[in-house]
Amino acid sequence: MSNNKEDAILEAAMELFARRGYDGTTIPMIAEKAKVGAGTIYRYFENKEALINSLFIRSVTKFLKTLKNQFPETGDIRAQFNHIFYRMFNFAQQNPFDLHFINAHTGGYYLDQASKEVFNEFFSFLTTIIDEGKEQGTLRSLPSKSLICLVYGTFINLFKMFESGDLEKSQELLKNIEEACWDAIRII
Amino acid sequence: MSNNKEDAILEAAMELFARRGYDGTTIPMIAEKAKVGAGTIYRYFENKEALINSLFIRSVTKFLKTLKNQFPETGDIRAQFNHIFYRMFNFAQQNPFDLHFINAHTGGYYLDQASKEVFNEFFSFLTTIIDEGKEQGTLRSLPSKSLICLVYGTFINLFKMFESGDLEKSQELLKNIEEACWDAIRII
Amino acid sequence: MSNNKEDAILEAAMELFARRGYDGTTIPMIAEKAKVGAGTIYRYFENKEALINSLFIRSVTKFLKTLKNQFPETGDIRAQFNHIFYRMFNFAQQNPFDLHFINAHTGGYYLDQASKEVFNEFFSFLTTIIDEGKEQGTLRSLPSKSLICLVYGTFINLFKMFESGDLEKSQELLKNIEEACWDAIRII
Amino acid sequence: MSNNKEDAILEAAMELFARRGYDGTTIPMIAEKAKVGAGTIYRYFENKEALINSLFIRSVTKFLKTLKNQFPETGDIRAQFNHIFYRMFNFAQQNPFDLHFINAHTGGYYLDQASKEVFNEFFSFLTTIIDEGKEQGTLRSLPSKSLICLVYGTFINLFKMFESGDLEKSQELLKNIEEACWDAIRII
DNA sequence: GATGAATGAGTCTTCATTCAT
DNA sequence: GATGAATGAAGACTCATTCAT
Repeated sequence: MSNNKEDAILEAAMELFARRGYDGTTIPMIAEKAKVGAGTIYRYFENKEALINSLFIRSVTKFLKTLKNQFPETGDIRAQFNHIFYRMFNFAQQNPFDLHFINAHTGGYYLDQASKEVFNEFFSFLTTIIDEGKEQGTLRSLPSKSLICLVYGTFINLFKMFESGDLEKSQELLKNIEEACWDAIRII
Repeated sequence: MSNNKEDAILEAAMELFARRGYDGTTIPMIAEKAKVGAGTIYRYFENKEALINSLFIRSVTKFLKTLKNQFPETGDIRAQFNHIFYRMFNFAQQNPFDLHFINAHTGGYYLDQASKEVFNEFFSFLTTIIDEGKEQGTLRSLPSKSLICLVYGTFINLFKMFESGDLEKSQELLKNIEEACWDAIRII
Repeated sequence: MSNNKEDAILEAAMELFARRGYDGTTIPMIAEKAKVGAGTIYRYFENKEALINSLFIRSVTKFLKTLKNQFPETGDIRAQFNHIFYRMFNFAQQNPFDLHFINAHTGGYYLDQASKEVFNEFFSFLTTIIDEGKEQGTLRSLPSKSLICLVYGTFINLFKMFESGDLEKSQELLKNIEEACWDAIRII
Repeated sequence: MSNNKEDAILEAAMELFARRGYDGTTIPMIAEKAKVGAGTIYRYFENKEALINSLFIRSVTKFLKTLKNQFPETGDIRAQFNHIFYRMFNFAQQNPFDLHFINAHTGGYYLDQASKEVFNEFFSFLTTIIDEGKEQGTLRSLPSKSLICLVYGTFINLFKMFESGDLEKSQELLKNIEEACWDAIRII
């Protein structure tokens, strides 16, 4: 179905961009890692910028899909928060490069409109949930974006620490952090 | 007094590195922004790497100094948290590039030992406070680093939103977020 | 067959290095003369130093090969000297840049171990012949290296004059110089 | 009498040019070695090229003066040759950098007309002596320049070997080489 | 006169991109 | 489609030269 070479390129590029950043990653590096000729990359992507944008959209989309999968539409905001929280960490665990990648490149000067829109879509999904929780009177009456920061900001920071080895991940810890985040956003 | 050209270089480099990253920022870019010949940069800094390390240390040191200034040594953890929280935002407001810069480059492969040590010093300062709060039985019994994430991660994310204009800063909002963060780390 | 671009680069570099020295020759100069992009040079040679070493080894090897070709192994030192002498001038005539090049760069700080070894090999060849001649009692009992100077030093100086046009080469002159050199090294 | 700074510059430049060549020697290098500001060099010499030409002329002139000093005008060509030969080696011994310098830069693309003329003057001095010797019937009837090569070429090559340590200088050796050179140019 | 800070042209080298095979 | 040789623009950095002090 999907193209072999293209996938090899995307996979190689993902890891390299995540690790070395946009300007620190060269086309020859990607070509070598993907075991393709440098010229081949240009068959699949117009240029380096198109490649990273393609990856960014792919990753954010995958992330969003993971969060949406089996999302409890019941209206129970506590259960929804729990779902989102664990899905985020599961995604991070199973797709460390994607998460790294999203995190490192969000806001990058090379991202095009499409990438920004996809990221906004991801953000909207979170906002919608939060908004509902506020209407229900469960969550604090603060701008939804600020409540997202309390969760997403914490998550990103925590993930970095897990990755760098500064902090050890455990089921117990996740459970406690989940509660702490919940306490940060709910009305106490 | 302080050197004119050197300051111009540092200021220009700070902004560019913050915005475009290490590899995305070129010496000619810095020179142009600083209104200085490209060669002049090398009179003040051995090379590009020395320049960014110099900036990193300067910024983290300034940040740490701000947090420590008038820090309430009373042992009242609630007051200490409050102090740190507002100092962080004041610093961010008054030195937006420094904060951006610290955040974007922490962990960068081009940072030398001295830079890493200064950052650790900054981190230790936070850890010490947290540790004390845990001993007092006020803060949750979680790894200090994870508690830092709850505050620092939130802060960074929030600051980004203020900067990008996605969220409007207000005294009221800060007060509420401060409480939310406090609820996230204290034992309820 | 042999590579077109690589040969063009080698040829251009040879002439420029011979004329302007290592530091006085720039990569763009070589590229322009070779009618090649500057970057192309780096496909064939790791860097400028590798390029000049490659040339040095090539030239010395070619020179040595010329001297050894049809060398009279008869033990007749007079014939051997005659052979060497004319071979040197023939080589110089047919490969003026190589000779210039060898002469200008022998002892250069940029020469690597391999280059030095090849030059020593060349020198050893001459020394061996001289040593034999001394054992036979034909040549003066002086250090072989000093006898080499009498011939090689003269040769280099003479060649320079031929090249600069200060002196006109003729078969008659060569014959006489050959005799003069022979008189300089043989026991009279 | 002569200027202090200027002398320091000349001395420093001499050694550096001799050792590292024209393009391998930088103005800052010279300034540092001479313990002067880089700008000061431009008070005494119009530019780098003027500096090396000034040095070249100085060295060749000194060399020529040494050869002419106490030159036996008797017409005894043997004595004259002996004089020249030993003066050359004495000069080399006492002014190793000058000799190195002359040798390394003769023919350099940066030499101006004046330098070339001074070198020619030096050469003419030798030619005149040789010419006389030929007229007397003592020296071989070969172009004077070729006879000079037999002596000067040998000398330069020998001096290089002495300097590099490949060959040990001794009074005995000099005496023998002098005779060998004489045998090379005289009619036997 | 002397200095050295400042400069920008020029160095080596890399790399995104093209294109003939 | 796939390749990788070729290119030249651009990057980090150096250095001859100038000029304000």
